[in-house]
Amino acid sequence: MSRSLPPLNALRAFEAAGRHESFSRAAAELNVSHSAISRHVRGLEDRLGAQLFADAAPGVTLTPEGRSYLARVTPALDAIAEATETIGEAPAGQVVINSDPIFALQVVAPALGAFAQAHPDIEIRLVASSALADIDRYEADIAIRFAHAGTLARQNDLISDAPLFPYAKPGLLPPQPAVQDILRMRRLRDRRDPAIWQRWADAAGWTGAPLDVQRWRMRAPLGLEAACGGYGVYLGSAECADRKCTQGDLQRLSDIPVTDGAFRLLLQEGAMRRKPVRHVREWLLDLTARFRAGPFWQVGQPLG
Amino acid sequence: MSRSLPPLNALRAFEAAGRHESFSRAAAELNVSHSAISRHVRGLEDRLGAQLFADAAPGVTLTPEGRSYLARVTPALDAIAEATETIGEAPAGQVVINSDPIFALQVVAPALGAFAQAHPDIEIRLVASSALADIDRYEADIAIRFAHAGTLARQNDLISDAPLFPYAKPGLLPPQPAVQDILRMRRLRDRRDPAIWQRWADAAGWTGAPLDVQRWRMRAPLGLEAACGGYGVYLGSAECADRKCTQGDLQRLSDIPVTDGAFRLLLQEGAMRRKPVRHVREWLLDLTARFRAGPFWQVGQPLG
DNA sequence: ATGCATTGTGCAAAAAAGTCACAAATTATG
DNA sequence: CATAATTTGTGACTTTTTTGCACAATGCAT
Repeated sequence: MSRSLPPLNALRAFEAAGRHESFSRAAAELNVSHSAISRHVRGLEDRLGAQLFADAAPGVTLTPEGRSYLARVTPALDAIAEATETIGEAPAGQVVINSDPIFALQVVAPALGAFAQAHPDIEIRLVASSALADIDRYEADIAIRFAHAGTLARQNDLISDAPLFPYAKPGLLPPQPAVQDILRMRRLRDRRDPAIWQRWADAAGWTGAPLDVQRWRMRAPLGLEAACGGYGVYLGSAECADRKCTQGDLQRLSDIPVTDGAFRLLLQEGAMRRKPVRHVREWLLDLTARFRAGPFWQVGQPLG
Repeated sequence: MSRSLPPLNALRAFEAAGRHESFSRAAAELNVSHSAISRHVRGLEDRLGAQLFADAAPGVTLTPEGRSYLARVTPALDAIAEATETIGEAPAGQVVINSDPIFALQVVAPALGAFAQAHPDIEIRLVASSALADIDRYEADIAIRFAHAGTLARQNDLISDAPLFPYAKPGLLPPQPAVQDILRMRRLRDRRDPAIWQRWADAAGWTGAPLDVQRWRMRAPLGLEAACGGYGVYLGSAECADRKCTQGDLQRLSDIPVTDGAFRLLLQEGAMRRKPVRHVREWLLDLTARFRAGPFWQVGQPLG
């Protein structure tokens, strides 16, 4: 693990300068002289090998690169500031579940009502996060992650094998669409892996030209809703698309799955000692038992 | 604007140390001596007034506070590292919409399909973000923000007045529920403002004890789904709850709204010069015209 | 032209960060 | 049980970085 972090003090100077588009005002904000800002920015530009500011008439302007960089740095520093300001405020709460976002939205959140009824004494905090990292680095008692078993540091429970199928709004494609018809549509996807569509195409026996990789991806929850609105075909886990199929918003387009890991449940070190955590884990395993019982994705969904 | 950022170099040292739970390994990662880490951590602890590490048998352990802080700092530094590594990689794309998350999910994403059909030549990137800040700080051509008009730097279009109503799963409460019955339920909310439920209660004529403020809030998309599952009552904007009502998943509980701002559309400086951006703006304004035409939230939703 | 505001730079001072060596504490090991 | 091996804490000192100041340069406004 080795990140390429820039000089952070310079970054702070840049961020303030970028926000104000003025070295002087940034200097005022940080209680230093403009000269300090100027040097920091120049140093950062050298280090990054990118032009962040350009001379403008009375002062400076952000370059497009600088603007783009600023847009990503500002939220990060905001997050640090907020974490710093609220340090020590107990997370309290009862059981914190940190889940893969689409799974949280489509599987866990809708079921919270039933859980609350059965366990009025246990308060759940559900947080969506797609971080891949070890659960111990996050504030969660229980994590739900999409990953290969081997990549997870800690012992974990299998929630579901997460077969990915292509889905689309009913009527967008003719019944029993050919692979090439599916691939012709705008391709949305559940998972990070940019090659996942290619892998599905391979599994489906596609022999045409390799698909062009999409660098940008709409986040899964948005992609799913967009697919329901007929925006394209959505390659997503059956578990999460299931509800939309039941509601008639989405239709599975193929029987051919591709796999990229599985949903797994991890426990924070020592969390099992707490009774509420054990209950929530049991509940999650019950809730998802049908995913492990067989091909749940076929029920009530005649193809075509 | 003045944030309380900690000494960032010390923060980096702490983050590495926390990740490894070892000063030595952190020192190795950062190519410094363990003594440097030790000093940084101590300095940070003094500055923050919080104990981050505790002595453990062979080395150190994170305190709960430290673990919680680390959990928030690590993702922020990750974000900075990623931004730094990918600096200069053009955002390209066509029209970038940066929208309030719940509005993106419930209003914009479902309509993308129709837009794509009408404008096959325009590619949209929809990004959800709840940042309050000025659009110029973000990489977007069009931003949709929930805010008071006065707080927005730039000229903007009104999308909708965003009246907030309480909603719940049909059947969770009796028809025409009393205010106190509504307030007795678990309160979920759309908006950041922790006092928003109190404001609704005031508007509804509630004279009982002040509601206890909830510090933690489930994110709006999760809260909405949870409410559909009967987890509680959801105070959210009518625009975003509308779909769920139409689908029968949610029911409005009261005619009394509370307002906290409005959805507004902002344009990046100079973006109007680009024809695709103008088209997308027009489309968004058309899409939301019904919100401005009158009390759209009454249609098909008999109370009780 | 003359202010007024903004940024760039040489130089010296100040502050911060880092190293080294050693101490202290604890665990593993013969 | 003593000894070796880890690991962190600290004082003294060095090195590097950061900063402020004064002044230069540039450009806009009046």
